[in-house]
Amino acid sequence: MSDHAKQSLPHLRTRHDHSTELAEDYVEAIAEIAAAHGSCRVVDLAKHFGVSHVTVNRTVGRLQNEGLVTTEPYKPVGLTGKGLRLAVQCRERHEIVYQFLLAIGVDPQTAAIDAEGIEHHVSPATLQCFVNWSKTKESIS
Amino acid sequence: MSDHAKQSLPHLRTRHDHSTELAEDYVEAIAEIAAAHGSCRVVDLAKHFGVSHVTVNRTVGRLQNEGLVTTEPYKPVGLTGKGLRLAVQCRERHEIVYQFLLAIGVDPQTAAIDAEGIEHHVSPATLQCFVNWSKTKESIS
DNA sequence: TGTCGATTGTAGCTCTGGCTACAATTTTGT
DNA sequence: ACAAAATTGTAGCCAGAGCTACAATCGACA
Repeated sequence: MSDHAKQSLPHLRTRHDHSTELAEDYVEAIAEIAAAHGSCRVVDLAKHFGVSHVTVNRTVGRLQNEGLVTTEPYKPVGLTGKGLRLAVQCRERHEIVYQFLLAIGVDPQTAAIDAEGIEHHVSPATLQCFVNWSKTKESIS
Repeated sequence: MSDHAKQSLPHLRTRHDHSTELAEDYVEAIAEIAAAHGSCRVVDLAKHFGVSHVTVNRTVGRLQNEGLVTTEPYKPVGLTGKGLRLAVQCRERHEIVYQFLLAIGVDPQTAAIDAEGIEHHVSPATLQCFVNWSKTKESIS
């Protein structure tokens, strides 16, 4: 489902946003798990997200169609170059949001939870402000 | 669909979150439109969200089941006490997030967009930190 | 009053993202 | 090497949120 295809389809308002969030969560998780366990399997993702392996399976299929992940039957799930880039980018953004929340005084546990939800909705401009403020905070303390 | 019913159902992870977000967006919009136009009709909501009136119709039906809105055939949509309380609460939270983004230097237009996305994922604890920082910023400048 | 336009409702479709149940395959352990 | 366990895949279900097309109702104006 390439970008121009999406444009031509009917709905594509909220649907697309949720899809994108899911994709980001998945590539992030895949990168994390692969880094920790050496490989990322469907069960790992199922545990990570607290959903059934079937749901993971279908989602991974979709992400494969979008060119973000690689997978073969009964094999672990990997990231494509595109997927890896997205994962890295998401990880950075996630970290910035998390550190920023800490910097403004949110407790670590709450910051971790809220960062998960917030990260997908932070524009580059706002992210830059987060970075600046985290720096400022450092220089003050 | 009452709370205990939700608990017993199968999925209820991401689905529930999205449902809640939609509900919040709707009660917020209904309150806004009613305040501006005197009444809120299905077409107004359809325009506001950029979706068809059919989608609005079904969603309003769901919100009615949840006890958030009142509606009769061919009549405008109103808020129940519960719905109004939620709307007020969301509006406050939205405003806090928006003002906070402005306070850390995000430009107004971007702040407006990002606030829409972020507001649903800010816990009370984090929201309190936002308030504190907005105040601090005021006292500095 | 009657008709036409705007609004709302209904039927029925798609796609996504949940699920269970069951089948197939791979891995593991004896 | 083979049986059992773990993993993955397939079939088929549900609900939510989107749509178009068409029917019904309401309102306003001639």
